[in-house]
Amino acid sequence: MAWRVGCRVVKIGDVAREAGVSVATVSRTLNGQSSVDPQLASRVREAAARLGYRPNGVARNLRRKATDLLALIIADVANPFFTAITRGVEDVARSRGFSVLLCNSDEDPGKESTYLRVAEQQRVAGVILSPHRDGSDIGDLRRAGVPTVIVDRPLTEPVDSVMVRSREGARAATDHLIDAGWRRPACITGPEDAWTAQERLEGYLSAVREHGEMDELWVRGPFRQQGGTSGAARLLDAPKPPDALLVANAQMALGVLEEVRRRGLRVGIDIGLITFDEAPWTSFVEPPMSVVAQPAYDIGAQAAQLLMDRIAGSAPAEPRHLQLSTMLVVRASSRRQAPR
Amino acid sequence: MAWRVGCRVVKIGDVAREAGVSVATVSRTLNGQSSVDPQLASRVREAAARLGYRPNGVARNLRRKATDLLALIIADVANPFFTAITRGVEDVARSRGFSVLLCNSDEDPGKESTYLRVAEQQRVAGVILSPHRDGSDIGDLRRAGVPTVIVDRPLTEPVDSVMVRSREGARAATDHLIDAGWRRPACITGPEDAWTAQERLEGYLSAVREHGEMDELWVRGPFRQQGGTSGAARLLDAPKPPDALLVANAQMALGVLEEVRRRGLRVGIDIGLITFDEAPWTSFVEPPMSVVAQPAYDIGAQAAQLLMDRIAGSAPAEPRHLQLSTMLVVRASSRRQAPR
DNA sequence: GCGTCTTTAGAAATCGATTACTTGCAGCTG
DNA sequence: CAGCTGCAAGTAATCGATTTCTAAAGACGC
Repeated sequence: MAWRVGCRVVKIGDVAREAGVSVATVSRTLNGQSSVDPQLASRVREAAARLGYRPNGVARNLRRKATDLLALIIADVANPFFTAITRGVEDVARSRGFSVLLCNSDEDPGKESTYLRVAEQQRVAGVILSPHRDGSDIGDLRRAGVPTVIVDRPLTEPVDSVMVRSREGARAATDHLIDAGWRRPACITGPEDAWTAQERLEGYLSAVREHGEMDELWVRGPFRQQGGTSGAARLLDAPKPPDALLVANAQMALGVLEEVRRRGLRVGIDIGLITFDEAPWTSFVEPPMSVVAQPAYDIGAQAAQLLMDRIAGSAPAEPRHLQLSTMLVVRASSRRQAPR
Repeated sequence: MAWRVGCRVVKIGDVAREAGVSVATVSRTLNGQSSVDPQLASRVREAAARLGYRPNGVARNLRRKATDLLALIIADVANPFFTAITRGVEDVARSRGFSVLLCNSDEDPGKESTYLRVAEQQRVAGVILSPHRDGSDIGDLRRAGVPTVIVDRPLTEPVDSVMVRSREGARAATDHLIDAGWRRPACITGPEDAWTAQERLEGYLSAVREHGEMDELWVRGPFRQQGGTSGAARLLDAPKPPDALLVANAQMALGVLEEVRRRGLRVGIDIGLITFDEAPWTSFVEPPMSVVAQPAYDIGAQAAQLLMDRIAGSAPAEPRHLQLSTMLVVRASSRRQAPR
């Protein structure tokens, strides 16, 4: 398939010949493992530099049976939540000398399993995965002994994980909407097979039920802008529409905003809004959007930390599960102003 | 470093023994190259399935001297412009059977060169790079014969590229500001070593100069939100501040918005705004933000296409350079309304 | 029925590094 | 001074697949 024409790549043998030593000495010099005569070493280094030698990482990986690469497989690269996770992973990994290969599964089980296979076959040192849903097949990775950490959504497999207390976040957000004076809060959540969607819905439901005498109003949609638009449309078209919305994801929230504006509803007056995820734009829309902020950077950093421990073999045998909390950030969109 | 304990991985020899054939037959069966007796083949496939055999990709890559992996090295994973490029690359690559490894250089030359080295050492089939600046050292890749395409920013090296006519876009945006009745347009652009920053500035300058009798008002800052905030602050603190701003990047635009609001300026009345990049939020801020939209998805798709040709060896020897155009999307932020 | 050609499967070389093992030399000790 | 120890450098095995080469068997024509 990929064919490369007559490019003479320099191999370790060429360096050895140039320096007048054996390949073992070259390898030892460049990896600095055991001691090499300083004079020989500098001759080797010079020869390597002169020829522009770059070791073949594939061969090295094969022999060493290890790499310094991590795979981070995320559900949606366009979602700021996941890019923030990425930052956290990168910072920790880099400080330990690992490089991060990011794979975008795009909420597509096919892509996800492709990347899982790639990660396994390339023998990466470890994998951090935001599983599509419980069906995500991490079994092969586990059988192959690849250290793995999952984030954002759980799996039944016993594996290290970093989650967020989504349910409590949704609960708090709904309580806040009710406290602010909204009478008919509704929830726009993600697809049925997404755990976070379920958790956020349940948080909403528990608040509504506890409060009593309130209708349970909710719809599902994809975790995309369009999911927000159509979800909001369905809710607002109902005979008795909601007067406030809890949205499960920032991308959906943009869609909700679109639909709400299209209908000429005034946010904070005619309808209250609060969404999951502190996207960069949330404080810039009019009125500023209240959010349930997730500690995305920390999720990534903690997951990378767990993975490092696992790779180093310094982790306990049984899986560890971290749970981080959300933070309610109240802005104008969820405060109820009297209509003028 | 990465150490893996007693996990018995199944190797091709195990499958061969289980099926009672040679390793060559197993390899031929699973790769479907030459013809194998159907009965033997099914025995092999059964054995492989029974043992849960997963070929070692590292060994395969070493022998084949080729992989089906592409590296996409982008400057900022949090920038929607680059994530849109990513989508374009992924779609094309995937349709040709390649997987994309995304690397986030974070505008950091150190990270960038780390990832370039990783890409070279892992012998990826090709690289798509948004170079940090002209200093980006792509020489090693070229020497190693790794097909490469650069996007967004040019290099002096002769290599395939996909660029955007930023200058014309900035020019058109500035003309539009002037036509809309703004008298003192200014430009907030990126750092000096970023080519796109330079191009956008020059587009702005050419419009202002052609119009005559206008001051050249501009500042630089990092391509981040904070760069927009401080840039806007400096411009607006001047004795004769601008009445309209062309911003070189959507992340900066959020910062500008922050600063403009902090000062109580009304967008579209006291100050006109237009920014590069059609970020998802641009039509949701109040008033909706005019933008110079870049065809980010197409940049990625075209770059991947060039790379595929290069990998297949079906590209001409001399580098090809594509230039895509921007599109001016006028919304309320740049239309001048009379103050009430 | 025999020689040639084609097809298929196995044996062994190969990819390019790392590293276990071997060798040779210098320095010490009994 | 023989023998032992320690150390650096070289030789060759190794990682796990693919692929070339080789051999055997079956097909076919005369």
